[in-house]
Amino acid sequence: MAAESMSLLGLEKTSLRQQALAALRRAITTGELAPGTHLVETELSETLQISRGTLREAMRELQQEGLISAGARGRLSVRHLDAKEIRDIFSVRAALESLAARELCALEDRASVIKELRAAIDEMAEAAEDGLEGRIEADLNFHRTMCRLTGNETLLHSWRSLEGNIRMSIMFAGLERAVRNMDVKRHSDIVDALETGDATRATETIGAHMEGAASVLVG
Amino acid sequence: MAAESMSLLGLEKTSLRQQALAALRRAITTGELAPGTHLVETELSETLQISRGTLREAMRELQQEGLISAGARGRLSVRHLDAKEIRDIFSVRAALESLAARELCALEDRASVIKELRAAIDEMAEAAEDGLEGRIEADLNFHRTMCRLTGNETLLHSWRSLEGNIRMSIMFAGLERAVRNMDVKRHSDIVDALETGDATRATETIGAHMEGAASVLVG
DNA sequence: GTAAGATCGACTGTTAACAGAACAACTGTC
DNA sequence: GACAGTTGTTCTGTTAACAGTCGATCTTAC
Repeated sequence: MAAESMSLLGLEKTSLRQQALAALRRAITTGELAPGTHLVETELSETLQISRGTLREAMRELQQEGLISAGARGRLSVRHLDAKEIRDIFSVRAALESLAARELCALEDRASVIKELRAAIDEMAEAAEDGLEGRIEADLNFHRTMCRLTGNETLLHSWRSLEGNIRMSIMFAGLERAVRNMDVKRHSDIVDALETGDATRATETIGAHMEGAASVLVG
Repeated sequence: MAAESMSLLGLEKTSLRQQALAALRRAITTGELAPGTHLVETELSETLQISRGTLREAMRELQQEGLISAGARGRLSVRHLDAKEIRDIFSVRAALESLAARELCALEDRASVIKELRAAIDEMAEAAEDGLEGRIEADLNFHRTMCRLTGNETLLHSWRSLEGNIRMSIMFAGLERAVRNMDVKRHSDIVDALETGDATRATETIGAHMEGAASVLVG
């Protein structure tokens, strides 16, 4: 009910640019727009029922997120990942989330943080009964939450700008394979490590988790 | 000669958007556009002699770089940093550059890498005779080169999207204070550590460098 | 005096239309 | 048959104009 009233208040009216951005991001990360696809502005603007100007602004954001890349003459196409790039993405991701773990361990009062992270894990467990997409969302939500709780806005922003790439990596591997990484226990291990406040153990746990995840994805 | 012909052939004609992007980035990171300044599209497009549409595209990129932030009703203004944010930025930077160091240490043939990094340090030494801006450019170039030489495009991209924030941090502190971090010896220590291939030592050296740098900047 | 309402101005959101460059196909000449 | 010149076509780069909304200022009624 709270969500309804909120949407009634004003959250509903997002700009066309944001809607287009969300739609494109989703289309790319679900594979509806396959890697390598040429994105022709005139076509796309007609499909989305918006003008080229508005579309172009959304495309600039996607470009900087790394979901689309520019070819000759400014021609844009859906980015194509290979195994090495996925490993690279997860290396950077590990570096960021390890930093998050270290900052969380340095907090004096970690109780509320631990509580929120365990709640996120509970949601993962619930989502396990739903479809694959739900599990992936729950997983990403856990990791995003970890970054957010540090209070380091730059860290959260950097992670977010990597999120699209992570989603593309998941799609590259296929959902069935990707969900092998969504194990509840492995995430509990991370929170357990955070709870002890042992930064070294926490970063090692995350590092192992990420390395394993990347290996699963690249097969 | 190849380089000359290339610049004559096509590097000259960058799009208006890119020119505007470069001009704005420079204006912001040099303080010409002070933090908090409201960026009114109509004014700015007139100043830069470009249309609003083109300008808006450039602004989207700057927004994602974190140089400008959106207020109420999509109104954009130059971002204002405080001491905590600078520490946060340098924490993330340290995480990224530490990863770079680890990846470089893992390379089998580091000779060419070491050579290029020492060349970058030599340029820092030469720039020491020039103005403050030159020293800062040389410093950033060294760190950017370190990320680039890993061959991890995602890492380089993440670092680059942080570069604007680093420049803002430098401006926040003032150039005179910032150049204290541009010491040649401290950068040589990093390369020395990389040369040994001892990843732990290298990351510690960088971590200490970054922590010290942030402390100098926030004064 | 003050609060509700009307009017104006200043911006952003959005769009349609105008250039111009690259690529492909077609034609004519030798 | 090969090749230079010439149309078209298809895109992106760029612009000017329209629409809507928020806030400020001025009015008016009580």
